[in-house]
Amino acid sequence: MDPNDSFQQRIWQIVAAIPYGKVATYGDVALLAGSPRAARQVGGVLRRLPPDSQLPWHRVINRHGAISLQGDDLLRQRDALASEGIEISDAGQVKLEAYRWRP
DNA sequence: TGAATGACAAATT
DNA sequence: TAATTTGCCATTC
Repeated sequence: MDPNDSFQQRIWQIVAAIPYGKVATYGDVALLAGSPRAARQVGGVLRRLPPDSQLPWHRVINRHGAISLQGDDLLRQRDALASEGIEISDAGQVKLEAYRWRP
């Protein structure tokens, strides 16, 4: 594999480009990465992120505007989004139309 | 080298 | 309309 152009590196680059107060869907990140059908891999990469990574992984959610994580991580992501001014409904979903990032 | 996995998404039932 | 099933594709065992 090419360390400089690996899928993982591309995902990192794209996620890092998501501006403050905005969110992107896994599908969007995958599309920008050049693999429209690799939304799952985006989650797979983020799942493997080192804890000391400064990547704004919390700005990545699924197409329903909901967080796919569970348990403790879910709460942390929800809190992180709230800290950026992103409102989350009682159902745990954000208004994609309002907060979705459009490059 | 091959089979299994999964932070999704779209198509069916 | 909502719930379930099938496809995807890079990474991991």
